[in-house]
Amino acid sequence: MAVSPAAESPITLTLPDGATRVFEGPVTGAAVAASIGAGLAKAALAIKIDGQMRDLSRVIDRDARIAIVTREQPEGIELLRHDAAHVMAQAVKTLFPETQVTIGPSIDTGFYYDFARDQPFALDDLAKIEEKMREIVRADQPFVREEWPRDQAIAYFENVGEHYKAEIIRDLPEGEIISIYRQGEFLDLCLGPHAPSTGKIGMGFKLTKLAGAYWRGDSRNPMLQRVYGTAWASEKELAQYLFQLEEAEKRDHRRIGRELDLFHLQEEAPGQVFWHPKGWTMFRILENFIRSRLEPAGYDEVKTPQLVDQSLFKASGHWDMYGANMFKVEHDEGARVAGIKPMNCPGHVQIFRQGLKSYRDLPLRYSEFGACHRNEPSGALHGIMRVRAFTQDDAHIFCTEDQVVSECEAYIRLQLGVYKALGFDKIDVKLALRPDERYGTDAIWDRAEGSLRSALDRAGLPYTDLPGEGAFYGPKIEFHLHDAIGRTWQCGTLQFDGVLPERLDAAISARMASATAR
RNA sequence: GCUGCCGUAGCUCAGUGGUAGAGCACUCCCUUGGUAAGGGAGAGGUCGACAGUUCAAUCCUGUCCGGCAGCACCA
Repeated sequence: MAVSPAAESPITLTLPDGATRVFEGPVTGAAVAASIGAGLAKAALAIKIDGQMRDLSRVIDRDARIAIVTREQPEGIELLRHDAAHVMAQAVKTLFPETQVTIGPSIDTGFYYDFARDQPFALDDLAKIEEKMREIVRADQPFVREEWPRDQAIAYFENVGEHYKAEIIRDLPEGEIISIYRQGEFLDLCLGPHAPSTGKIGMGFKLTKLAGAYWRGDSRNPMLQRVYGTAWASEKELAQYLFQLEEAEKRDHRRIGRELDLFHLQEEAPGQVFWHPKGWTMFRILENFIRSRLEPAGYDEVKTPQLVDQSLFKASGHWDMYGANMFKVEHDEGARVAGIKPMNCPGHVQIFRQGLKSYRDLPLRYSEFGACHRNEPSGALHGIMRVRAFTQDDAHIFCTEDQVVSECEAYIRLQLGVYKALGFDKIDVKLALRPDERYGTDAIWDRAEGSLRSALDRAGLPYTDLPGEGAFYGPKIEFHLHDAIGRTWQCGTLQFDGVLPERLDAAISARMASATAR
């Protein structure tokens, strides 16, 4: 931690192009922008101080690298979207004062804000809120930052009936600076930064959807009302985005499926696909293509049963951990209960267990185009993307711990090769790390996560971490693909499973480990 | 599963407390070497299901089923 310089010592600021400017004493971001040029001063939204986004009003009192942020930069647009969320909250509070505000971040193409209110918003209300937002933008109200003592902030929000806000502050660590942003009559708890005034947002925004969302993302909590909006640097960009959306809707797979006579769905079989001749031809071509990639990669194709007695699923742990999502049927005249296979894993382990296996046999790679059924929650179903009956083309690799990294790397390359051949060029790779509830020691998890990281690095693949998102039995690498309308879908995954082989008694020795590649 | 919206002809949708309409598609006929062309005729719907209110319900109320947008879930 550097010692703060004396208040009046000169301050040297380094601009992005490497040029430096010296000020006689502390200056605000706004003043810095103005010193560079009038145009920039007008366009300025915020300032980056040593990489940190700050308000233009923030006083800089030491040497730093700085960059003025405008709507031309991604950070600038993100900031405007966040500003728009605040303005939306202000508009809602003006129109529906009984509403409580909660949180409102910026997202990929816009922003949202979650509101708590007994009466649901109607679609018509969106237009009213949007109009009120435009009024606020036109009024060009300044965003003013204030720092409040924690107790005062909690008391204030409780007093005005904003219990969610008070809860957020209570959960902030002691000593955290509580910053409040005020625009017009409205004030909100917020980390910031914000643009100097509401006018900077411009008119390139539009409210788009209304949906429910759980408070703090937990289904045990009350459901709030989330209003989504999209916001752009200009009206032209907004129009362009809306046009793209329209175009993308024309390419919706549900529409294409019907118009090209590929498949259909009907009420009697929710989440299950009726493949028409043309669609099934495509399906088979695709399956054979995958096959043509798997064989040279050393995978042995297998096929495992559809209906398996509960005893196996109990041994594997599926009955307890996944039972709610499984279809179950009585057999032997009601004397026994079986589960319809929800995934290939238990079956593959059974094949592995047959006969004596030596470590010399490893790695063993079993692949399958397995027909699976999962009782997905009704709200999760979506066209043929999220269904209750599907073919899971996955594989299980049984290998020694020494082989994990190279097997994972090979799998990653195989998977990417398939996506490339199919024309998916935008792929987000994520590494889902240990969840709170998990099996295995920290040492095991350290090794497992480390192996996946090494494999990703060796494949030269950039990725982002997803802390806490791993399965209880191991970490996973997820491949997220983008659809025509910009939504992402988790498709392939590579899952490290240190639990299942042992549960199903498939270990060869203490050095045994298995990686599951889907 | 949760919140909101929706469920009328093959598709896209309008509509009303007194048992239904448009455009496109379809069938037949005619016109036209301007091609998602023009004209005429026609077929096609127990208005998602079941209850209730009512003299009467596609329309109002309730329950259920299904779909859409999110959220949650996605061993």
